[in-house]
Amino acid sequence: MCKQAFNPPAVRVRFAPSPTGYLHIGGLRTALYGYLFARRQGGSLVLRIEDTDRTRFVADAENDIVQALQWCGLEVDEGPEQGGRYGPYRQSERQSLYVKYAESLVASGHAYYAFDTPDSIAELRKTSAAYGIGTRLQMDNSLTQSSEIVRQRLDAKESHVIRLCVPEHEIIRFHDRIKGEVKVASESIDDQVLIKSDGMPTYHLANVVDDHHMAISHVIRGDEWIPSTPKHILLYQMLGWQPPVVAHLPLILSPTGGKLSKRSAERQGIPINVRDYRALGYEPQAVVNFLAFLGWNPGSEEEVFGLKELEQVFSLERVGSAPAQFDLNKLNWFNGQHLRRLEIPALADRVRFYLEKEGIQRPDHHDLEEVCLLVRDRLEHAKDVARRFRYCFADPDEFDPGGVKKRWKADSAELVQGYAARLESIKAFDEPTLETQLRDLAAQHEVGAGRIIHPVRLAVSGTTAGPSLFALLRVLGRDTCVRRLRNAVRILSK
RNA sequence: GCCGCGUUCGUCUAGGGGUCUAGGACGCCGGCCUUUCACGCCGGUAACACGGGUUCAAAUCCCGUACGCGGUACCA
Repeated sequence: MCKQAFNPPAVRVRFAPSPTGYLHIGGLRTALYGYLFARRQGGSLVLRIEDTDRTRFVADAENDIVQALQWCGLEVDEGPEQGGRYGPYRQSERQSLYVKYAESLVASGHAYYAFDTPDSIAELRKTSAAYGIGTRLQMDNSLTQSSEIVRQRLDAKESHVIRLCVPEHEIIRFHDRIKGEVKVASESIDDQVLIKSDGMPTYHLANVVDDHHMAISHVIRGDEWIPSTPKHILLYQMLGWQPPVVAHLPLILSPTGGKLSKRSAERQGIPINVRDYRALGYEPQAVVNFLAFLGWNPGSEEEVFGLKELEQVFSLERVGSAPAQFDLNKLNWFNGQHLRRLEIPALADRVRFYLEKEGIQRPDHHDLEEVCLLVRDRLEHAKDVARRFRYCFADPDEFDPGGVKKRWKADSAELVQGYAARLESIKAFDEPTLETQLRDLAAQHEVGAGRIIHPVRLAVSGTTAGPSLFALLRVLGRDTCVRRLRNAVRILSK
């Protein structure tokens, strides 16, 4: 009979950055976890721009955030760009909403007008206490002034703010999906400003009003918000709203343990903005994979996951509660892993970009995809191709001195010369032929094959390390090989 | 200072009272493969912060201490 299903409220997660700068790598992780959770639950991800601080507003920050999410493949369901039925999605465009609720809180006695000057507040803080339960009655506000006076001052447009009236003797508690039960005494909470004197809401009010109005079911954000969550809980109670589920992610620390600030990160060679990773040529999937594992794990021993795969296995239950240190080494490893997962044409695309950047002219007969196939297992970054394997596209302009010392022997010139001659005359320029010719030459001179292989590699690449020699020669092509061999003989035999 | 959160190899972590002489990954070191370098494979190095409880039994539960981090704005 009672077969009708109870429909749980839709999962709606928001990512709510403030456009005060480019998207930070830690911010991306917050977005990622929100995205993964939403996808896994069949819910949606909402992007909300929290631009209530006009003094710190950065014009192109919003665009940077959007670009960064896109680069990583994190699709936003609702936001300033795609719209949605809960818009607008910029807080600066929803201002009237906040003021309305702030005033209703004043009316219900949960908030009050305060006229204190910055100086008088500074004075208050000198004597230690905060503006709150213990001190509000000694300040200049609607609790200490008659309603008539307050009315007059308001009408006269006197500068003021609206403050939350924190109740006394209350233990505020909430359940955090990651941290568990958290409780705080109301005495330790300030009478937070809700509406600033410029009429804009503070984060606390705006966030609560918007999460409610946008039907947000889960608030997933950084650990640094835990201390303000009780303020939000209070607001939900006063407004008579159901608070969303909250989950606070542990912070990302710098490799030395401190906060991963711009300063500390850059000192340690860690890019701080998502756009930097992009510019440096990191694979978005690798960044995502690395970030996902900074504080979360699937519970199995697999570690290499693409975004789509992460969507299948992510859960908040497996997010740890301890902060994690950023490890560039591991990111690089993930990068190599994901680079190798790429289809060759996709890899070639990445590489092409760096070739251009390094000013390398690609000779026509060199098939870039062949080169990619050749060097792929030796890559950690796409740009390695343009650097370590530059010789795949341009004749080496120097020979590694250590390599020369070790591999270029008295008979090298003669052998390399001989091999060059053979390369000129063979009909098929394929690996088996290249190899038989070399071994045959070695036998003829009664030396080991290595006696020729090493000098040839050195001559052709300028270095002693690289892919399988015969495959390399094949990819380079006959003319290039012969030219380089002869050139090397000329230079190294002096 | 006050409030809060945290603490397993150098790093990311598994672990939810006995199966932990603590498992995996990165890094590092050795070996195999091999024409080199990688890849791959095999092996090694290395950790339960400390002190008290609770329990037959604690890395796992409780309480302290230490340390780290965060918050303490008309910033988010």
